[in-house]
Amino acid sequence: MTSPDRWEAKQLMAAGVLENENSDEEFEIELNEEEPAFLHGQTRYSLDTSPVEIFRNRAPALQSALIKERREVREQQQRTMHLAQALRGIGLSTYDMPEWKKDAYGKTLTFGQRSKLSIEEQRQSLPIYRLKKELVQAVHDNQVLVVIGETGSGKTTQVTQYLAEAGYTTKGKIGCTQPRRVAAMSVAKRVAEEFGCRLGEEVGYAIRFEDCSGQDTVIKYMTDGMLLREILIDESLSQYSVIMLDEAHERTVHTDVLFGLLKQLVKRRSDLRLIVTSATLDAEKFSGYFSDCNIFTIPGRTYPVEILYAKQPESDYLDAALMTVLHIHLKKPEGDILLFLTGQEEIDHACKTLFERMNGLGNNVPELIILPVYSALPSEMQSRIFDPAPPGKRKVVVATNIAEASLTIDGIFYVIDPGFAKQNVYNPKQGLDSLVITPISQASAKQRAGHAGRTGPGKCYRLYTESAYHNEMSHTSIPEIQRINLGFTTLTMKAMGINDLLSFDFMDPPSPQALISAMEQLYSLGALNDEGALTNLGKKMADFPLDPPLSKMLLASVDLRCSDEILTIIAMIQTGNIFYRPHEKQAQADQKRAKFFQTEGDHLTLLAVYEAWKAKNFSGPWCFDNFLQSRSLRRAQDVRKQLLTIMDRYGLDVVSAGKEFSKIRKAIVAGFFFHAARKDPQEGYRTLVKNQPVYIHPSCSLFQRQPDWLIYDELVRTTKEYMRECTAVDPKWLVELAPRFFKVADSTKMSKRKQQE
DNA sequence: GAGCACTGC
Repeated sequence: MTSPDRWEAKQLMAAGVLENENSDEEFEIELNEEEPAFLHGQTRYSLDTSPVEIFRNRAPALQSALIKERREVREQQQRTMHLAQALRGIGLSTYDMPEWKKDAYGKTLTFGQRSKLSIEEQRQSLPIYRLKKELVQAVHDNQVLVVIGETGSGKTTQVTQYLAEAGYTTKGKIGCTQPRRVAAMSVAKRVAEEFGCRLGEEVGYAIRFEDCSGQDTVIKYMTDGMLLREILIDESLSQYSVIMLDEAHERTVHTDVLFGLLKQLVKRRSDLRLIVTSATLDAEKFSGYFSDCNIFTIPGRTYPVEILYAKQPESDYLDAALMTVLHIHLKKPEGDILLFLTGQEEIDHACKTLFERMNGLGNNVPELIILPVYSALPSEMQSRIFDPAPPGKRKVVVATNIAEASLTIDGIFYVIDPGFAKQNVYNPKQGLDSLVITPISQASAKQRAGHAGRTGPGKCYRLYTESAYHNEMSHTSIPEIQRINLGFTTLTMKAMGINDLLSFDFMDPPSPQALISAMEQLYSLGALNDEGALTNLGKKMADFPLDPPLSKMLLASVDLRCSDEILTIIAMIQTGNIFYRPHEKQAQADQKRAKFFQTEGDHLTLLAVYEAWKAKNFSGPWCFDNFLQSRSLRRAQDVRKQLLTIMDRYGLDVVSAGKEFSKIRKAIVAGFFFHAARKDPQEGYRTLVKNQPVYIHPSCSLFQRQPDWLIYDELVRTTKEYMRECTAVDPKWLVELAPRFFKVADSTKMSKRKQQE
């Protein structure tokens, strides 16, 4: 017979709570130093040329100037904030918007005139139309063709249709990739209209969560990542007669991997045609990579843009940018303005200052419509970027580089480019993400300037010197494949049967160190065997669109019988930004967030949030009241659904752990054991793998509790090295669930840690 | 006691 007390204690034991509180001081763990056979002789951790270092070496003067400027911006911001708070009194109600924002988004702008030309007339007016015959001939004569299609040439919508007319669809589909979902969708919509069919019939698209194509589809637009998934299923892409890699100059990881795969594929399939579109700057390089293939140039429809440089370096680029806006607005002929800044904080501050300065000028000056644009804004607001200003008025769009890659924005005559941009760089040696402000590349600067020449001749104000442009800015941006964690890419490529990644023919190969650390991770997760080939587990993992630690966690949860909860946790982790924390109501937001906190940590906290949302029938207003981003939660719902479908397809059980939270925490350990950290007796934590000093992020639910052992999701460098998304664990689980990685320290020898003490 | 961009499967 079990007494109620003992039963409860047993439950708590099972949940790991008791064990954890009594965490054994003597418990020692060490790394299993045995390395897999396939890595013997490889240089481990010998290189350290992360992009951050490259950038630092390149422009030390620029870097220090930047830090100074950032500080000044921040100080200035704090000053204006105090003033604003004093003026505002008690504060805004929940539904209020600041004045300057209301000014931009509260009103309706009139829409620009739609074209009066018929669809056919519009098609014929495109620059590419005159070259139709030559283009079709070039594709006929060249198996691989690099196409330089300048802005406004019509390449994205027309090339596919010309090839369809020329009969390529009788042999298979014409596939065209885009780096962005929205682009794939909107281009397909336009082409269906021109083609005279309903979307999803002859012309369709496929993006994650949405397949709008069918049996009849012959022209298919899709995201580049989607085509990669298709290759995983059918490595010879037998359904396609033509593949067009559009916007290839953006160099997403997906496009870069497709480059290598398709370069091999065209050798095996002589009937397949490959078109790679490129910006003028990269054309030679692209052609060289594809065995010196021919280059076909489609002229754009652009007007000259006059470039004006700063005479001396600006000490405060933000203020210089605002002065330029006002100067243009008051002194220059009509035409809208586009200003590039690095982030939300900066943009909000700039818009507010502009609004205040315009107000200060009184009613005698013409009206200026100020539109902030960044990704955190709802998409309806973002799309306002395309609305032309009403006649006689001028608008200024203040945006991040979100606008750089966007399609045509009509009416822009002036571009202000201080230029810098934020980029995420990953350091594989430390497994660390950092967000660095870097100068943009010359290629980006050109693209930015290009916006000024779409409707008529324009001007681009570069707030850096001409010599800085030539000497301090790199030619092109560092391709994504050299900046990110390659876990997912490596797993996908292994699943495609590419065993030797180190000698794979990448256009710009990632560092061997980045590839090796990705493969080591896969090995320790059990996804690769001693020879470096994919195991059965690894094959299953590759079926999920998840980073390897997450797919491992999901598969482990099936055995641990807690997959229902883990599905939700993964979906929530993937979406990020669940908690909404506006600048002016931080305390209130923190209070609401703390209500969801679970003692075990953030993963279970996220689960609790989702469960609570579900209990409220996925209500939107409820999110608003609880300072949760309903957009992120809805996305988590989508991700969860997709993962569930895949689980279903493979007959994997979806089981709930009920109250046995330790099962859930064990599954987390099974995926993230190399992200284990132990409390440092002095301060903060140390990672088990590198003994690196790290700290719990203040937004974590464990920030107050500081358990002895924990697992984190990601390491982010801001002011310190912070662990985000933490969960307390029992150290014994590490050895139990990651035997390839950890072992209990040999008690006859003194551990390294003890020796240090 | 932080915050800081953008995609994609």
